[in-house]
Amino acid sequence: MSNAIPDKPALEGLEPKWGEVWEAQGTYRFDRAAALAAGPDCVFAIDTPPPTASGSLHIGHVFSYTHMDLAARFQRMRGQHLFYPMGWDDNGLPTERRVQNYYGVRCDPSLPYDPDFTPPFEGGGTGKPAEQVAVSRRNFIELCERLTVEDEQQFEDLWRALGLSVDWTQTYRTIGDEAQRVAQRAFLRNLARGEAYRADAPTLWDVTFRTAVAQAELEDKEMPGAYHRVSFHKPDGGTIEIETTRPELIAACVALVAHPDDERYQPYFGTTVRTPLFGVEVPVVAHHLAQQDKGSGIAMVCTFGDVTDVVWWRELDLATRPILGKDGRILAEAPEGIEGDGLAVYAELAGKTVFSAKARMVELLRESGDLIGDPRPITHPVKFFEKGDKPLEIVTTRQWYIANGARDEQLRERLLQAGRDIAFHPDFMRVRYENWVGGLSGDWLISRQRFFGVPIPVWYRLDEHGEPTGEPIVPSEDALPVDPSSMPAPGFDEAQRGQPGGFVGEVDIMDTWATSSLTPQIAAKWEDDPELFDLVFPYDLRSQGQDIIRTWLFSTVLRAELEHGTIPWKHAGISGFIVDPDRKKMSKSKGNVVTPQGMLDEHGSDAVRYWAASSRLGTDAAFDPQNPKQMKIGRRLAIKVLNAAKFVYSFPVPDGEAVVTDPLDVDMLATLGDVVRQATRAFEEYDHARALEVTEQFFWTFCDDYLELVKERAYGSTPGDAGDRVDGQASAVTALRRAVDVMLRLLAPVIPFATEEVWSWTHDSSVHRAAWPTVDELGVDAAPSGLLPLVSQALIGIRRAKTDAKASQKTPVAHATIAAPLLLAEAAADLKAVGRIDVLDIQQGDEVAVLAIELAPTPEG
RNA sequence: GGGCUCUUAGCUCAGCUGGUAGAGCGCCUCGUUUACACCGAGGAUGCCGGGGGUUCGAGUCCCUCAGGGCCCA
Repeated sequence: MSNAIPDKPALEGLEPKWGEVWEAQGTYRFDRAAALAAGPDCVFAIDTPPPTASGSLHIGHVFSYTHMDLAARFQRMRGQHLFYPMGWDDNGLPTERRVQNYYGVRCDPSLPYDPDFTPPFEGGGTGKPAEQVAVSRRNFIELCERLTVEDEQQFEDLWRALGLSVDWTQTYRTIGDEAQRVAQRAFLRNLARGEAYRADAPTLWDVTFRTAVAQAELEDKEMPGAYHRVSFHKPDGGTIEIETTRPELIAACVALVAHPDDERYQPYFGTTVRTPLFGVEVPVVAHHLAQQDKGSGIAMVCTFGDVTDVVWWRELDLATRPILGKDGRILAEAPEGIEGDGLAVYAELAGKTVFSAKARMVELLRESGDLIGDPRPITHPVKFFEKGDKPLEIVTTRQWYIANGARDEQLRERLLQAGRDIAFHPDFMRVRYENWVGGLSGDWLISRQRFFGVPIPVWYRLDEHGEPTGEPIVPSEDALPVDPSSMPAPGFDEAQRGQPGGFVGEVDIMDTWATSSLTPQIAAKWEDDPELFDLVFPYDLRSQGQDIIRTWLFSTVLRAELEHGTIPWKHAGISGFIVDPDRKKMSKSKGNVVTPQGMLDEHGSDAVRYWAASSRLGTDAAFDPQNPKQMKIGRRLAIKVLNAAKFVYSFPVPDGEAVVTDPLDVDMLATLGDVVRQATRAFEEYDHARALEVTEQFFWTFCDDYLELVKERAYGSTPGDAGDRVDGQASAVTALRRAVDVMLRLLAPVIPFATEEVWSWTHDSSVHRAAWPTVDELGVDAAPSGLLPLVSQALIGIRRAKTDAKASQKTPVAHATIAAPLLLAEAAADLKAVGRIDVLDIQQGDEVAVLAIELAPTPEG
């Protein structure tokens, strides 16, 4: 049954009220049977960003997820079957770090499982490593599971409050068994096709988290440093002076390099010099990446100080002389080449951190006279793990990689073609994808030396000496998911773990992106439910923020291309980000963070959604928490919708067939027809902001002018001055109700709560499953005649005359003369009624102008 | 250093394929009109970042410079 129209409609309470109804009625549920019957073309599938469960949702999430929901709601109303799941990215380092701090624990895989373990804190941890209790891997993972489940519930609550129309029966977790199965299956297939491989290579390494990290996770930070001018010794006794910011790595030096065109150093190419203090003989070589104008123009190459060192080392085939360990300290053993007195110097450094090794080296170089002058302070970009707080080091380790086109021209071209096959909204965002693909410098490193993640599903055979040998052992796909560190390799017994002739399990896990790059496959239950998969894949829309084009968007395209040879989705909607009033990216450190929940509580969900909807895709939105203008406007719109609709529904409903006959009513509907056309096209083009703008603009004209003009007639209180006034009341009310019905649906994607409330006053079903409005249903087969704007202008003229006279708008007018196109006469009666004009003369004229107006004498009072 | 993007009213932003500058907020004035005071009516406000070019005509197209932002080096 329809809801009663309240006396005082209000926005308060609509979110929980309708949230419960939608849930109870399954309004947003994916109707699989109907979708199957209708076929894939009638399915609209959305690949949703799984937010990091351990992070916090911020205003930018609300912004982008609302954009996604606008498209979803539009498509649903157009009759598409929505496959709109939601996932949580709960695996990975961010969760581990949060768990460490929250519970005050740290993982030590060598410890046994303690079934009765109670963490020292519940949300009160200090985050200081010294106060953390070491726990077994299994205990640690249990805590991760516990906390993410709690976090995810809060996320879901927020999304429901925001009114996202996702199907909550279709949720997934990137640490869940289904996701693990998909991730491991995809990996095994990559491995079988040779796209996944294991290699020893210089690897970017975070010494805090003790894990390898990938190119996509890098972040440059400007850091203070200092150039140290240091002498290298030529065989003839002379010196070559280099400048370096990392003198502590001199022991790792394997060459000096200068630009091939640099005349200063050309004579030395092919010769050797000896390193200071250590006396190691290293070649002087030429390479175009050496910068002539930087420092002294000649640099030392170490294994490895930065990524350029890696390039030189590889391309110039230099020696390997590593001195840094995975803990970020100088290795105990001196590398090959350091002998005699050099060993004593090295012993002074061994075990030191990079920081203290540098200090000691400077002292030693100063004593030996190899340091020229004082170090010269500079700031320079240093590579960091985006979640780390110490500079990355480069160490050589054995890691797993997935091919990404960096070393394969053909694959790269296929990925670029995939980018061209996807419709980016806005289009220019494709460039960021292309830049990223073009700039890849190595294959995708997916192994992480961490705990809470999807295990890499392989084991290694041990030879009779207990050394790993041969190809990795892989499980069969139907055994997935597997955990090689707790399950025996196929064909082996657990007792053979670590024994000669037995096996060992891979202990590394996959980077979280190696799983979340498969969200389309996970949500569609790839291989586990082929019918569903074929129905929804490839998806229609990927919606996300611009900041994760290089990670999530790229990696998803890559996995789909490798596994399916197709694009994962047809459209990519890219949201901008939120900037504060100073046009700076919003950040927590500014202290002006507004929690999304607080925002929803304060302004209401419709208002917040309006704010998001009024920004186009790809455009950054300014947000000032002190002055949230757009939200106030959105709130006003939602309230106005409630009130205007209530008003319209208060007019007596005419008996008999509803026919719109009055020219003004016809013109209003014809104008609305244009609005429907424009809004529909805008939504089709993922331009929700434009759809909202044209709809909203019409709505205010409807309220301020049309509704004012016809309300007397709609009450049935205008006697009328012509024969056609007999149906005037019926015409007005019919047109009013028809217009409201259409406008509610146009606005439903943006303000789902207010529109649903109003819709319920006259309908039994949800507006969100109603058909998107069409021009045909307006029943007006005409282009706008221009009557409505004409009357609006005339009305403004009358109002202005009254304002100028400082009179109330209610003041009667004895006589008014208006120049206007004669079309205006068609609405003369309405104009007279709203202006309280006794006698109205309309004279032919091109422009609307009030020629004369005579207010009736105001009664004393 | 390379790429992308933005620069229009005090503020936030529209201006689609070139044809006389728009909205909302804010501001000023007025109005207790039975939909709405979380209201209504009216009004003022622009070298459309600078310079050059194409064109009968340029916020709109081209070049260039400056500044902001983002991404990549």
